[in-house]
Amino acid sequence: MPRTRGRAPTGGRADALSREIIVGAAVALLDERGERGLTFRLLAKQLNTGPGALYWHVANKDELVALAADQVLGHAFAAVPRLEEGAGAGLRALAIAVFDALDRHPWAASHVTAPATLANALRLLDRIGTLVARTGLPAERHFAVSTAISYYITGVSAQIIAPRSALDSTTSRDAFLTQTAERWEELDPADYPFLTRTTTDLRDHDDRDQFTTGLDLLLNGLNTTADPRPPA
Amino acid sequence: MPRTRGRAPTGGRADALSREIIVGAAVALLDERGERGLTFRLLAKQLNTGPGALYWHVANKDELVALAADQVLGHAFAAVPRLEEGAGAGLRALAIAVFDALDRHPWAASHVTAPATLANALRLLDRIGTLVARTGLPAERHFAVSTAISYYITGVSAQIIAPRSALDSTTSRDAFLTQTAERWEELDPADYPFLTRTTTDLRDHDDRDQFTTGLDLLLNGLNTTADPRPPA
DNA sequence: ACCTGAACACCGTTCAAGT
DNA sequence: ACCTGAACACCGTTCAAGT
Repeated sequence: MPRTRGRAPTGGRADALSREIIVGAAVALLDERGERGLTFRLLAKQLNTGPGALYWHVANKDELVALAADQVLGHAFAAVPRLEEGAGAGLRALAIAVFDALDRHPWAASHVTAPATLANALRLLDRIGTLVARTGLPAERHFAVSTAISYYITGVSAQIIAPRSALDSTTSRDAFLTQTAERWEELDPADYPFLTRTTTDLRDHDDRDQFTTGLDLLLNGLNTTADPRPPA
Repeated sequence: MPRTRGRAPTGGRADALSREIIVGAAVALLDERGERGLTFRLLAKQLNTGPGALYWHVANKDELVALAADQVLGHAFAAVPRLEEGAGAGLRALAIAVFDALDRHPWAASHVTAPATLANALRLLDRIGTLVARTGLPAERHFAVSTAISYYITGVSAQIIAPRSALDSTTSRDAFLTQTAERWEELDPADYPFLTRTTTDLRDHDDRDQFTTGLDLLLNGLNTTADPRPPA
């Protein structure tokens, strides 16, 4: 784990290289040009160095992208209050903060993975676990439930957000949905009874609402399990 | 959409090329050598042709991998009975069948995406929607709930399964979990109160149980919403 | 300890030319 | 209509050599 040394000389890139600097530049490049736009050559050029230099700080491209995604995940914590009234409300706020963070960096969504090994993924799971522990759930279920929630947050966010990073400005989201809706309309209602009558919902749906719908279902199920007799 | 013509000459690859043949060979190659082992050159060689030939049948590598993943998704339908007693049981069986199908082809998990455009993804969502429609849920919620379930199935499966395709036989799952557990143990309990006391759960957990835990939470929440007064 | 940049061993994709 | 295979324009990664 190398660290930045100090001082800033003059011209070009000032500081010495560091893992943080590299990851930061990678995030910027990914934001600008998408996953395929990130290249060791291009990244090196932007940092005024050669591609080989980067390999002293990161093992390979997979690690670099994973670190970049973890940095994006970290944005979520800034948006969420430290302590929340109830466990349910806290989990909901945390989940939505993660979704919003990934939504602003679509390339990152498919690269946050579990089980947690990177810094912010660790923080996230611990936060979830701590909130779950405040529920009435028996202790032996804490791990399974916490990871289930964590999987939902990152997995469903990836499903919802990742497709957006595929259609790079050539097609808009609206155009894509309209086109998909048309394909659904052309299906045989005998084979696809549900899809053929659901095309307007497809066209009009909001991604964030989709995320919270499933989230609330999940948290709802949590309450039921925690307290067998729901109030009134 | 070209189709296979007929007859089989002698020697080498017998039949004419077709999209189905190419996708089938791609699945085999992905199963054998993982995502990075799939190459147009290698695939072409196995089919006794040149790389350029493949481009007459598929647009590019992204499409090929998406088609391969969709074929794997199709395996799930073979494992699931046509009609299930209740909607809840049907959804559960369907979800687990998808998980198991993806579990046998880990590379595929991260490539099944929504909203559905490919054949088996369409079938899956329609099946889910049809089952959801049998619930007591108001019709205007069918789309949101169905896609939420669909997102859960594919998204959480991907989270759970995809990491496995990263550690290619060099490290076993057990070794990886043990190593991760050790990292958790070294964390400061003041910063990570949950993780530091949950390492044995991490080591002992079963992936499939993890999937069903969240699934049951979700379906549980569904029942609560569908019928405000749960029986007894 | 950290950086350089040429070189290696590949890729996906295109396209003129064939049948 | 479908296939061939050489060629183009890249990649990630390594590594001897520098400071």
